[in-house]
Amino acid sequence: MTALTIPDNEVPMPAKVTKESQESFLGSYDPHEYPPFALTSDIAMFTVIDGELSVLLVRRGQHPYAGKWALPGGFVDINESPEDAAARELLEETGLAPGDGHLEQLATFGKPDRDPRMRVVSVAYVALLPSPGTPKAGSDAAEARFWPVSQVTAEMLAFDHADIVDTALDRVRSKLEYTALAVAFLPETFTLVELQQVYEAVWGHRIARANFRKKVLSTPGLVSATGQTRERDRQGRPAALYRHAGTTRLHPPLLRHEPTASN
Amino acid sequence: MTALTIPDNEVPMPAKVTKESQESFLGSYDPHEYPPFALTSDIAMFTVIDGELSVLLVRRGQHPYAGKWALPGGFVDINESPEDAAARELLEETGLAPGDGHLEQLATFGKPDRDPRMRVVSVAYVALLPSPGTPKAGSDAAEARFWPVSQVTAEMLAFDHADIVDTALDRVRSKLEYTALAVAFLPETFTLVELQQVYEAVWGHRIARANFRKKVLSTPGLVSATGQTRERDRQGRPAALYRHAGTTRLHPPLLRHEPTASN
DNA sequence: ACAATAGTGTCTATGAGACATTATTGC
DNA sequence: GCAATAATGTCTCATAGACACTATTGT
Repeated sequence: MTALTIPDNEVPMPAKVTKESQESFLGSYDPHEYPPFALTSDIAMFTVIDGELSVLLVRRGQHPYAGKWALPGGFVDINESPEDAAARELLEETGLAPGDGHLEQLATFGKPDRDPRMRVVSVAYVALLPSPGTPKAGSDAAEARFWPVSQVTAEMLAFDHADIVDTALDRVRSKLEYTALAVAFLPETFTLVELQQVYEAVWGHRIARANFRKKVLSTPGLVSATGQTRERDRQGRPAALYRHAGTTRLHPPLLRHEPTASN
Repeated sequence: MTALTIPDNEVPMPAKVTKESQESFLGSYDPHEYPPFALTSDIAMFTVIDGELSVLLVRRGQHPYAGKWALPGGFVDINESPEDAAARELLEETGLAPGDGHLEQLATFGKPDRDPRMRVVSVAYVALLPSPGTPKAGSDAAEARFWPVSQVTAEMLAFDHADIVDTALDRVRSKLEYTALAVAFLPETFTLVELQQVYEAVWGHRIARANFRKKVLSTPGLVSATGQTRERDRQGRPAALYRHAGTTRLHPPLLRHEPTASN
């Protein structure tokens, strides 16, 4: 859309009306005649490490916000979609292609003063990565690491990234209720206990095991048994392995509630 | 967002590296050195008319897509947020301030070729308007009207607006399940039957009346009785009036199911 | 045998859905 | 009284939650 979605008599003329721009008004525009925005894509990449939901942050060395932590991100190229830019960033930071995990658009953050240097609008994405996490932090000199979200504070973050992280957490937590997204945190095959641990890490509280199992197994299309069991290094009965059975949407949803007594 | 969220050794230099841009690199950027995007805001404004969920569309008179219908929208000014631009558009088209209805960000659409003339990225919003709808269509010469969503086809829409409308419908339909957003379609006070009709219009199927009432009345914070009844012009028992009681999130949600037999 | 982990069975309370019934108005 | 609309009551079935119990492994 653009001018065209506006009633015709309101079609805005270029800010600087030059002879050239008027001539080409019905043809192709001169981009420089319109308010110029820089467009970036930032990603909140989540994974579960040691039972804790964690997000990848990069330490800033440069002004502004030098020393603060920021979400990985970068400019959207003039020839690529914001989605492509996000997938590119994901690959650069973790070595994962979208499809190994899960990548979805979150929201767009565009307050005029969110970057002190110029007008930058950021399309934010959320990525969910399998647990071993391929940290690949020190892929370059810059400091990058996964932070448990419980340790991430607004003060340590640059720009409006605290807003983005908050929004991303809300999204992930509620999406686990009515979609099968939890499996994006796990490898191809997984045990039901591992699946439960993902839910517990994301929601931040324990879930009753027996009821969780019944619920998961009775939801059509959520998981299917592989017939195999997980190799064990410690005692205890080996756990059966499952894989995602294709369904994205959960009917009915797996609602979260506050802490339950039992484990 | 921007260079700053990228590991420091990857901070991109301006595309055209001039003496000026290098000097100011740590200060303020010259926006013209970065890929220039035009930023617009399009809104899917929904209301319920005669029991049908409807969306406001504007007919295009100009190339490209002349004659096709498009969502109302316009450029985001360099000094305003996309939210402000959307609120401005909403006011221009319907005379409503956000707060009379409901306005929320939907998603951002930014495929490189979505506008044949130049690179335009659109931040799309969803607005829900009280039913009488203040069409205010002919506020200007351009043709604008509410279309029942059942009559809106991909072929009649300009640009990627069919994608936007589809995404918006998904959002509205699922948000009615777990939030109190249905009240945004209604005036300050409303009857339970009117609330039910909103659900039926948005979901496109009938709901069992007795169970809907029990569900709504048993959900804490959803509605509270005003003690008054709706003026009636026809026979039948007058309906009690309720108002929204503040709660946004529904616990538990009001899940939709396929058609039920009874009315 | 015991510890540790995985998995099953059972009881109860709640809520959804179907459907019958009562209440209040205009004509 | 009757039609039309609003509101309530009752029954059944499914399921969430609590919790006790069984199964399979390593030491």
